[in-house]
Amino acid sequence: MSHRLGDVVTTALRVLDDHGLADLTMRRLAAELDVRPSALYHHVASKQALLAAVADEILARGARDLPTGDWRTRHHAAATALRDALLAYRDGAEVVAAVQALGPAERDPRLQVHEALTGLPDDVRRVGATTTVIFVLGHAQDEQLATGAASAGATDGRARLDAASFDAGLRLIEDGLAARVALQG
Amino acid sequence: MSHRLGDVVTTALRVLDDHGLADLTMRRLAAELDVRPSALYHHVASKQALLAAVADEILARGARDLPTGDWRTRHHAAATALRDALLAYRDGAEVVAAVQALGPAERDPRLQVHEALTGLPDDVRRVGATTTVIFVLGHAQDEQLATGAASAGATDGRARLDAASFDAGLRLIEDGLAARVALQG
DNA sequence: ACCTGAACACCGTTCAAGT
DNA sequence: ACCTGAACACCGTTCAAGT
Repeated sequence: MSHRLGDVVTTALRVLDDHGLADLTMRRLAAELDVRPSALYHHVASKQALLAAVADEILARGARDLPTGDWRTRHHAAATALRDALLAYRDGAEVVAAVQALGPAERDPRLQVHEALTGLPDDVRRVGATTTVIFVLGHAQDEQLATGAASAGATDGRARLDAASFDAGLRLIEDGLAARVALQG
Repeated sequence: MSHRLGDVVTTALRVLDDHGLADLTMRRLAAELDVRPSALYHHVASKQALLAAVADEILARGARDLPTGDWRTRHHAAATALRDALLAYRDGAEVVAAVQALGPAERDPRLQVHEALTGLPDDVRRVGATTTVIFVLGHAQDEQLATGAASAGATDGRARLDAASFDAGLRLIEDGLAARVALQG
């Protein structure tokens, strides 16, 4: 049975969600598709390119329209949608962060946050978008790696990161943005 | 010639700084120490434990005393010191972030930021420390991976992260903290 | 205490050859 | 167009045995 790129990415996403990033190897993926590892290179140029496609798929499936309202409402919605998208798949935040840091990044999460901040001065929008995306990716990564480590047995005494601490950090950034607006605008 | 744990960590840090995290393998490190790979396991329980020791060493070498002054001055100094420590070694941010996310984390960077925020209400201190450390680690990682990718040839059009964007993000967080203080205290 | 030798169970990737 | 077979150059880790 012959496959398309879509099958490869879909199967990769399933392996990721079921077994984690460490187990998402080209050989494992090939076995899952009932194919020899070398066959994968007919669909994808490298493992890095595969991960980029997987990250893109995670973001695409989690994409939400921005609500109407003031910038604060829209910013909160954009950031929360991004977090939800990352948490929807095991190790999703790590995959997206890794791809984002390197590659051409087909789908840039910063764009939607930047979009949410329309109305604010341009430089404030830029810092806001950058800072928010770094926060969302970092927080989601910590959440996912902590649950991974917890299921592996290590209950260390560090403060648990959860939806509440995410919201608190987000509000902190929004307060900072509001202060900038008050100063400049 | 026989080695101690200190030699192993020091050599690992040198390999990291000279060749990057991808080239810091147990076999490479063993070769550098003129020893067979299996010998490393006499000094270190696993590669993960080695990386934890390396991360610790990076943070220890970059440790700075906090200045006196108001919380804003101290917060800025703590965050900047952490950034400098991470940027002092190639892939330093990635190593520290990886270790921080998993292991017991001997040296927790959050503590010094938390310390810098003395005087603020406890819950504000907690959110501030968490958000700041996520930001510093994420920003430094993006900076280092971007320079790595740039030296590898890819000049993509994304906004460059540098000391200025770091400062801007930091001030945003500090403005948010100030707003909280004004509200609560 | 510190190390070697040898192995185990893996990786990503390439490439000629098949259909 | 899509895949196999076979190889290349690697990984981290274990463990009996040596000094």
